[in-house]
Amino acid sequence: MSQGRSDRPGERLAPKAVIGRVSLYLRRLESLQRRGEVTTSSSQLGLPLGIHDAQVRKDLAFFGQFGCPGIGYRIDDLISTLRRILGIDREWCIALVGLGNLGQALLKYKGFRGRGFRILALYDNDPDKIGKTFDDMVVRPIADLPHSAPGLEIEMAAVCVPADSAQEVVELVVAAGIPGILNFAPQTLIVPNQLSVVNVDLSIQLEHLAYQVHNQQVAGSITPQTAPFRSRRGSLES
Amino acid sequence: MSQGRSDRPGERLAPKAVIGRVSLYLRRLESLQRRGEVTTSSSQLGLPLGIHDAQVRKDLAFFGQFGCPGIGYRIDDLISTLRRILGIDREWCIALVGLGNLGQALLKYKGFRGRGFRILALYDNDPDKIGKTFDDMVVRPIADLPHSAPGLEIEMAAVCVPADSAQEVVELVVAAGIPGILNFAPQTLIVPNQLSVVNVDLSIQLEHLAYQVHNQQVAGSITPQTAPFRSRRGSLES
DNA sequence: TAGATTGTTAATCGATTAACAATC
DNA sequence: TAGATTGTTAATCGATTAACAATC
Repeated sequence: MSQGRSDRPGERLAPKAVIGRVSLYLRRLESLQRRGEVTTSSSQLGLPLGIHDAQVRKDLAFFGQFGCPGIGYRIDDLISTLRRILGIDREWCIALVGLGNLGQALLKYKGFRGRGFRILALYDNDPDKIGKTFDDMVVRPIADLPHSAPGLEIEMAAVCVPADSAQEVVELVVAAGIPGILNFAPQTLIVPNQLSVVNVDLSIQLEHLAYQVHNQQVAGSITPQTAPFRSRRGSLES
Repeated sequence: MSQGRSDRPGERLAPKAVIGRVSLYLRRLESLQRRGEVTTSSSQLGLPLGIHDAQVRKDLAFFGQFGCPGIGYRIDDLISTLRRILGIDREWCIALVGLGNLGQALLKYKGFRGRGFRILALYDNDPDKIGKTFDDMVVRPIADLPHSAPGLEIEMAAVCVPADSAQEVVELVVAAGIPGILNFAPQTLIVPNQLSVVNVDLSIQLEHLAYQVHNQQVAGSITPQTAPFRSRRGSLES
């Protein structure tokens, strides 16, 4: 199994929207696999996600041909192919920078580990936290990033510091040679182009929801038009 | 100041991408305001965000005319206009459903309150948590949502339960008459069309970052081509 | 006035959906 | 074979960028 840079060398990065959907396909495939299914089709894959079957095929076509006309897709094969495409067919070591409420929550959050993302180092600038142990890891000063991260083979930094120190953290992440940032700070980061950034901006998401509720319409969700909404009464009610 | 449903009655909802950028413009305007600026231009607004000036003007044009040719935009006026458009010119009451690690972190997170989002009720199904007090609020059973949420004028539910119970929570949120969900569960929700959903999916974001780093290219960030990257040494280093 | 900057139209670009021959 | 479903091309749709007359 190739561990090379890309599945299609020389070709350009897939659009953001395609990658987001590929993650959803993967999740759905895993759910079908748990149910014991062996093959699936583009419509079986997409419909419960609110995605047209043609869209599913187009998205997969970006990376190659994985299906069989008349049959569909072998679930096992497609799962391992998509994992390899996304780059999650291995472990990723993460440094957590900023141990405020959000940082501490991410540390406790179990969901990451199950998908191969492991937090291996902690950084903060609060003198009350430096040297203390969280989850069996000693908190280091943020300025120590360039010194300690390379030895731990850290490849991603989850930045959970306040907005006004986020840009300063970027400089240290760069100096540490870390190629990816998951930015939780509500701040647009300026980064050199060897660095990848994904922003997780809770305020923006909340404001988006406020806009939708304020204007009382649907967007970004599956509605009964696409997939029938059935009230399953009694399932949680006492 | 009108509190009506929409700024442009009868017209359709703005595209998701436009609303996301409007939130960014608002944040930038607030930063310019703190610096004491009085007016700004589409390029001053957009460039540090990596957004073309024409894009800024096009986005604003979706809602009306707010600028002055040759002059630009009055910062104070544009801030209050954008707040009204987004629907964040008032307080929003939120119910937090699910008090696991993520739920407890959101509860402690101070960032929301400053922007008018207040958590006013807590729900969980863990018998060890029901009846206990977090942050001066008593934890109620999730099935109690339809009974207690209406009296508290809850308009948003932040859903932080495990994926396999998320859909069940939706039914209770609907029964409670709550019009908006901020979904943190890694699960595509099926909702009736009077309900708005915004998904915050950390796994998908992490997988996206893995893909980018794995394929070592830039996307979704400002690079030195658009805005020069200057190393500001010494600012955090000891 | 000259320079700056808007709002808007037209041109470009990219993404989604429809359609269908090929194939199992 | 007949039915199902792919991969792909063409058609549609929407979003971004460029250009520029209008205006302060």
